[in-house]
Amino acid sequence: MNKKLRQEAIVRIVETETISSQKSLRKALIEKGLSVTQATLSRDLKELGVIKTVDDEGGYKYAFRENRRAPFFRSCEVSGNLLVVRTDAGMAPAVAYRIDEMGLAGVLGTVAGEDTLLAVVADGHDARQVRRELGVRGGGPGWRRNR
Amino acid sequence: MNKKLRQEAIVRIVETETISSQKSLRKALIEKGLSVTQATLSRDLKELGVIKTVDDEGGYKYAFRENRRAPFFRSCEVSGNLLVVRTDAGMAPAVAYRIDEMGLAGVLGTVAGEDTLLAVVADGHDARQVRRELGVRGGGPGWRRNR
DNA sequence: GCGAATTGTGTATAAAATTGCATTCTCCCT
DNA sequence: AGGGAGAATGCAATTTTATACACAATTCGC
Repeated sequence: MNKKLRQEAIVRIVETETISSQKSLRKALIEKGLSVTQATLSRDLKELGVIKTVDDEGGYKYAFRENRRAPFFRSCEVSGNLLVVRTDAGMAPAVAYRIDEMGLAGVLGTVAGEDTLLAVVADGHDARQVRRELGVRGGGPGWRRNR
Repeated sequence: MNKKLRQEAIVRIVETETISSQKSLRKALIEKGLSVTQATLSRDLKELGVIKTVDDEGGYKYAFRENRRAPFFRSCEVSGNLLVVRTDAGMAPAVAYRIDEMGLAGVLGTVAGEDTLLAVVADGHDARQVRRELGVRGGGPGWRRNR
């Protein structure tokens, strides 16, 4: 699906252009050949953490909410009974610590390298379920903490 | 004219309550005896730099655009030529990494423990100045970036 | 104090954003 | 392959936010 592609395009547009409505963002995307409805944009922007801010000239403009994404987290994939979590360089231990701290059922332990960590899921538990409990939404800059 | 009064009330409400629409903000104000229309709120919020953000639980919430606390960061104090930075458990190395990455003039290096890190400031530099450059504002639950 | 300019506000309405629902698409699992 | 769960999306309706316009209030020069 083009969600990933589309959201990447949104990121680029929001970072480089001054966009102040979902309608005009939609237009920009369509020019790039990405057809999408405004409703989907509303959802995308929420998911990406793009907010409408007020700029210096007193106009509205979309921008990324700063520091919103759990820092350092990049992606999380499942392989067998393992979760493979990628992070920003050097951040794997910190993220591993956080995961340990969450005390998720079924996580036997974590091993962190430099920018990757493995979380080992116990037999009888579902790694994908654990992944969901981590709040990971399809690789994207998602990672919401479970309250 | 009570614009000032009203905006102060708005600040207080936005800081302390979870408000996600101008309508409900209006209600809160009316309860405080401040009668105002939604249109005026739209203008006030723009003027105050209050924006609608997405919170951890995936809902919308008003917030000030400048106050973004860097996650994991707790406090930062100066002692002599040292900055003593406290972080959430396990996060000190990650925060240290970030500080290194910023390449602040005068920071010789950092040493991180578990939830505390030290940043060593070179002779001839002012640790308090460095602290300011980190964007820390008065010890409080601060650490905002200035822009 | 007096008029002019500026600022503040309400009303009505336009514009923009969000959401419920139905449908389609994607993976996994068996 | 077939089935099913969850994700993604469009459409339509609703809710929320912004603004054009008109008028009242305030400020500022004299």
